[in-house]
Amino acid sequence: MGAPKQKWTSEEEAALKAGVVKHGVGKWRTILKDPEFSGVLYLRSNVDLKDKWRNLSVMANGWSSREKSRLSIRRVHQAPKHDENSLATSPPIQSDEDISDVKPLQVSSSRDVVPFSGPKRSIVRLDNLIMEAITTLKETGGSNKTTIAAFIEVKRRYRIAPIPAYSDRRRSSSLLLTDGRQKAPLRGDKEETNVLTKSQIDLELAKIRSMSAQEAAAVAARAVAEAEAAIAEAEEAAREAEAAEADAEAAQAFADAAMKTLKGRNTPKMIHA
DNA sequence: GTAGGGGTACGC
DNA sequence: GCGTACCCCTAC
Repeated sequence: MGAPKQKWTSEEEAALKAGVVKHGVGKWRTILKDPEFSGVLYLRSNVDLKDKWRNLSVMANGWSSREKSRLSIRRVHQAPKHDENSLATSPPIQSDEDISDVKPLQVSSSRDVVPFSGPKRSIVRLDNLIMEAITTLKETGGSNKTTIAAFIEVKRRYRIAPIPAYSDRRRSSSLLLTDGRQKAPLRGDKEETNVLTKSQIDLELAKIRSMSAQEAAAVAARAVAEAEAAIAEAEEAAREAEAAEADAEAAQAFADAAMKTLKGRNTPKMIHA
């Protein structure tokens, strides 16, 4: 074709996922109209967003190549990666497209990947939160796994910073430019990558209240996963544990608050431990 | 406006 | 040559 095949950058990818998380899948035009995402995705059209999301979803479900001609040839080919950046959270999810068994979710696997057994400090509590979040997901009819995976990935990229409607365009792009694995040195400058403040948590919770039950559950599951990952990072980086630990605690605080809000709102029927 | 299908260029 | 990623076209 005439177009030189403009490859999707990790920044655009993150913006897309963040947009889906924010507005929901299928609302490509809304995502494109968002002042924050439009700064990154201004080159893309709604069709591009849809197409890219399709590719991501296909890969997340385990189908590596397109089954255009294939009928029912199931292969256990694990989707490797797309471009330079490959998140460490390899999606082990290989179930169907919708809700059927939300057990092998990403949150449980991310902990397994960690070489260490994990700190015994708060894992137990987080595990409980995970179970509740998953249960809520199942009770509410389930949410798109791709959305949840995106949520986890987005939050890992954005670190702990929430996704409000920035008035300044591309403010968070500087954070995204770094590799997904190697995060920016968060010990030197705590001015940008600060931990969650009280107001920030409140802002996130306010958004959760406006969400539906399944969306809120996805948020909670994501928050738990992030808290778990952050704690694991804190354990891994011992010398820089101070900053990472603060990050972990902030994530944990958010996860806890999210679950509390979710439970306080409208819980259809959750098996409260 | 969105979803699905198809074609093609690129990388291995 | 195969698999993947991106773009274009068409139908709903």
